[in-house]
Amino acid sequence: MKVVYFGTSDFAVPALRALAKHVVLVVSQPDRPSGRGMKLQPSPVKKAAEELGLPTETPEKARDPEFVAKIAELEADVHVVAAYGQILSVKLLETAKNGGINLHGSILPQYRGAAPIQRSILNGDHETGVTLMQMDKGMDTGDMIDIQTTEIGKDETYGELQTRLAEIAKGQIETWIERLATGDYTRNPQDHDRATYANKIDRAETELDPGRDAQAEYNRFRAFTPAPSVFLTTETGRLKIKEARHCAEQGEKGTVLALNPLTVAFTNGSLELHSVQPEGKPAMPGHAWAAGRRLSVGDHI
RNA sequence: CGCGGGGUGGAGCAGUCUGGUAGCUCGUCGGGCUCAUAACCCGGAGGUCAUAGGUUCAAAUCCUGUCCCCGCAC
Repeated sequence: MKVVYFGTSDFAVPALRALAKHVVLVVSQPDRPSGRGMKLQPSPVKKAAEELGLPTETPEKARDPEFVAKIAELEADVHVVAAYGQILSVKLLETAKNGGINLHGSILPQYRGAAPIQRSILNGDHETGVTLMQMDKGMDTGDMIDIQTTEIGKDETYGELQTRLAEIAKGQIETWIERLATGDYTRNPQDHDRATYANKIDRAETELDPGRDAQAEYNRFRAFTPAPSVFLTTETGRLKIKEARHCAEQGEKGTVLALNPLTVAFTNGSLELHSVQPEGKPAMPGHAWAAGRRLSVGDHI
């Protein structure tokens, strides 16, 4: 069996490892300059592929005819796609005998698009899943093959949930890969009227606002932790929140309700800040930050 | 060479501009108070001020090099 694997983010790594022995080529997004110093960084999937000793390709545009031709020469049985980051053209999908199969981190047709895992947490959902689907020309619009659902823990963060979903996706692809290669499965069309979309994350969405509802802001914290992470604007600059818990205690918004654990009042509740990181500093316990700032109960942060 | 902040007892900070024998909050240890406590009171231990060199009568503080940590942007 020959599989071409398309993927970029961490979500796609476990499934790649599971399929490694069938994979003839790994396609990922090009290395991007990132991090301090703007050094070129490979994607998690490309890194994993190199560790596995698999050949990689990182085309700027996967629809480029030259690239499509190159893929066609591989005569793959199926293309497996997970969190790749580019829409694959129909021509490219057709280069595998059985087309493209996508692992998507939501219960389709809900949360089609770029950031399904984050959006489901941000919206306070209690359930999500992984959908295995046959790709077509649209974005996450293809026929569904299998859905595995899972509950979202009330304190679960994006990072934790993504890790779990990635494992689910891995199990799913292991179960189905033989049939996917031969076409031995049934397709269930999506109910397009019920489709919703999970847009990319905007920087502005990562700021916590004490004026908003505590539970909603806790969801925001969970949705964007550990990356890109959320922050609170304080009198001494931005404060990145690395660990927090929702708490029922109420008080005047934006003020300190307790020093240990450092508790800050939001609307209809509060957040305990267990680990925070000021600009230019390493992460530290919330109470230590409060000590350095000489904060007292009742102070505005 | 993308922009920028920082390295001071175990933790978080002040002190650096205007050199002159190290300070604050917390923790820790001992004692006290209390029915009791993460509360309160008293006392103690603990620091080559990242590192190498320079200037000086004198450097955490001024100058130069090196190492390490981090925020933003992407």
